Order: sequence, then C-alpha cells, then structure tokens
Amino acid sequence: MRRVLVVDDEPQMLRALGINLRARHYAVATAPDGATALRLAGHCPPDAIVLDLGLPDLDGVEVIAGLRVWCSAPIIVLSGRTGPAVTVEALDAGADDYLTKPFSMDELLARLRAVLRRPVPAAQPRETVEVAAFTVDLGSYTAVPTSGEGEPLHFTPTEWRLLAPLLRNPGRLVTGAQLLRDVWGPGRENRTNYLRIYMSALRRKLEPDPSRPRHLITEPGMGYRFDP
Amino acid sequence: MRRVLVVDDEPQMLRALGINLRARHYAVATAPDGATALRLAGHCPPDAIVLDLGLPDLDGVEVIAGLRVWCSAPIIVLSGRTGPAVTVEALDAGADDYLTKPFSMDELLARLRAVLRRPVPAAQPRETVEVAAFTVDLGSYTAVPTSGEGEPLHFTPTEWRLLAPLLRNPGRLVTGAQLLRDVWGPGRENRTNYLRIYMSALRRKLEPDPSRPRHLITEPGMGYRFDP
DNA sequence: GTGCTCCTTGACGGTGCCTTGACGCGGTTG
DNA sequence: CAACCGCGTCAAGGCACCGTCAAGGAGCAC
Repeated sequence: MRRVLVVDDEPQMLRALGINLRARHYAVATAPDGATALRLAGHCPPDAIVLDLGLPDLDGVEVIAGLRVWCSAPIIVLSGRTGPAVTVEALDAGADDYLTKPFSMDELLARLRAVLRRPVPAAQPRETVEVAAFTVDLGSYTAVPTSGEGEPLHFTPTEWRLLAPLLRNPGRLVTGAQLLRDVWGPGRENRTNYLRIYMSALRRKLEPDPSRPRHLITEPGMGYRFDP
Repeated sequence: MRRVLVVDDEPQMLRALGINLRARHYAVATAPDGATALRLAGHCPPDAIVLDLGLPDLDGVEVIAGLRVWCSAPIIVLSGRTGPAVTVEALDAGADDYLTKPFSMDELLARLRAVLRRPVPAAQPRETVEVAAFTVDLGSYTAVPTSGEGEPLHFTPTEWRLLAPLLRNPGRLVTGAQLLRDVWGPGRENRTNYLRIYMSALRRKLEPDPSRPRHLITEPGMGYRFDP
C-alpha cells in the first residue's frame, strides 16, 4: 500500500482528501501545517505528498525545499493562489505538479496515479546526507567517507533507526520522547539512558571530535538536533 | 542537450514553442500530426514530449498509447478541451502532465523542467557482475572465472534467485525479509534459516575465504549486502 | 527401482548487539 | 557550599541472531 502525506490547513479539506484517498486504498497521513509535515515525513517517509501552499506557519516553497533536502517523493501542490509566477516558483523549488483550487478530485487522483506510476522498483531512491566527513545514505544504509578514500562506517540497526529521524529533519529539534518512540516504540519514552548510549556511539563514529559535537547537538532538556 | 519533441497541428504554435525551447537550449523536433510524431519519436528518442491533443489524424489518447508502447519519456499534454474527464483520460493513458490552453509559456517551461528533473530510468542491460575471481552473468545464468582459466561455477535455482537481488544492488543493504520475499515468496519472511543455509552455500562457492566473507557481507539484525 | 541433485528442517555453538547498572562531570538551584 | 538533575561514558551480562553440520524427503533421469 502506498503512503501519501496530505498537508492542508483546512480541516475539512484534510478530511475530504483523507476519505477519498483511503477509499482508493492509500495509506494516508495528514498534517495541518508545514512543521508537522516535515516532522511526519521524516518519521514515516511517504511515497507521495499532496501539499497545500497556504499554510499558517511556513511558506509553501520553504516546505518544498525542506522536504527536498532528503526526500525524493513526488510532491503535488494545491493552491488557491493562481497565476503562472507562483506555479513556476513551486515547480522550480522541487514540486512535481501544481493544481489550482477549486480542483476536481478525479483529476487529483489521476495526477497522483501519474506521479506514482514512475518507476519505483528499479529506481533507487537515494537519501544521502552529508554529515561531517561522511556521506550517509539512509536508503541503502551506507556511510562512506565523502572523500572516497577510507573505510566505510558501520552502524548497528538501533544506530540506523536513531540516525534516520535526525538526518531527515536537518536543523530541526527532535524531542527525546519522539526519538525513543521512533526507535524503541511507544512505552519507552522515559528510557532516556538509551538515547545517551547510542548518541554517544553515533558521535564517536561520525564526529571529528566526539567530545565537542558539531553536528549531533544536544539541546538540554529538549532533545537532539542534527546540524548539517 | 535534452531533446524535446513538440506535436501540434497549428504551425504558429509549433513555431512559438520551438523558438522558446531552443532559446532555453533544448534540441527541438516538431511534428504536425500523430503519425509524424510516432515516426519521429521512433527515429530519435526524445527526452520529453509536448503533445497537443487536437490532432487531425489520430485521437490524443491513441498517440499517447502508441508512444507508451516502447517510449518512457515524459509526456506533457496541451489541450484546448477543458474539463476533468479529458484530463483524467489523458493522464491514465500515460501522460505525465496536462495543461489547458491558453497556457503561460513560463509555466510550460517550469513543468518541462519538473518532468526532466526526474532521474533517467537508467536502463542497464548489462547483467554481468564481477565478484571475487568470477564473472557472474544474471542474464544467461553463468558464472565463469574472470581469468578465463578454470571450471565455471554451478548454482542451483534457489541460489540464483538469492544472488540476483544482491548483485543487482551493489553496495546496498538488502533486508532479510526482502530476500525471503524475492526467493521464497510472501509469507516466509520469518524463515531466516533458509537465508543462512544458502548464503553459506554462496560464500563457499564465491568467496576466496568463506569464513571471512569480503563480498557477501552480513549486517547483523538488518540483512545482507553485496560489496563489489 | 536406483541413484542423484536439490530443498527443507532441526539442532548446536559462537559472535555481536542490546540492555542494565554504575560512576563522573558540569550547570542550576536552594 | 551542598544537593540535585541532566548528560556522557564505561563495563558486564544475557540473549537474539548468525554460521555450520547433518539428516530426511521430494522430484527427476536412467
């Protein structure tokens, strides 16, 4: 089942899209604003994204750019604002399609089929992030020195699970409880010692000076942040 | 330079599109009708196609279907006919985008950039992989010593099925569950002992030192990886 | 029927990963 | 100044996972 992330600030539009998409057997996640969208996409990578431009917190182009940092899933933009300038801006920011409200639900579904039709199996969705001297690919689970020379890094499953939500939300703070839920599942939100152990291991492998981390940054009392 | 095939029955539209596209450094081929379009696309495979639906000889959907038989280049449809039904029909026939006339040239160019941004479907007819001292060909199911001298290797059907997804994704981690699905079909994701047995057999045949594998690498808790 | 190859299944030992507890350090608070 | 809290580090134990061997059974050629 393909996962679709729907981002819109109007609850009724969110409901309408969710119902229609679920009826077509998509797995739907919804977000009411840009920050939630970026966070959700980081924790559960979707196969496609339907994005309304008129969000309360972030500009639409910022959301697209934030997603495109690591996410290559097709983005279909919905917008009430018309005119070629906005369309061009959104498309050049990384969107794959642009629909003007009011739109036909049938047309949206057809355009969604069109972007999802693109070859998935052979295409290797790369999710490469540069961190310190290494190029980390969350898609193929590889971490090699960016220079090309040297030994690749090896991470354990838990280390990969912890690394993923951080690297997929560059510059953003990720709550300790959120990380614990992502890695160890719900019910372990208070086992912060797990986080300390594995963050230590990640820093020892990735950071040039593990005692003074520059990329995997602790926000005391809040959580952690990946600074690219 | 990317090749674009423009199909439209109005000569002035053809000229306008040709001028604008050439100004953006595209190589442009033009066709006034569907038959010419199909012929041209066959002679010189384009990277993208801009297709007007109102052609004198063939219906637009027929042209799309005719192209899609062998051509996977993105198709942007232009149409004077409006309404969601036509759009849906064209998209489901295989088009990638749909613009209603009159359209903004800037928007068309942006949409063209968007569809051309997609990674080239990397047709890789080359199915031979060098692993250790052997040259393995997944197309003909042969594995001979790279030196030319010596006995060819023999793999059982199950061993070939297990080898294929690993060798087709060099450097990439392949999940144990994915391998089990590929080889034994869905529903056997927990029979990890199968994997252990056959990975052991593959290593015994391919690796110089089966006890210390260098190409068929285990990632504990995650899966296996072919390291070339 | 006989012999062969191949797939399946069970059992056993070892390695590496996860968990758990404890301790030290720095910053904040009373 | 002392107590406390949050964070980073280390070491040790348990256990899931992995590699290997061996035996049983199905399918096929002769």
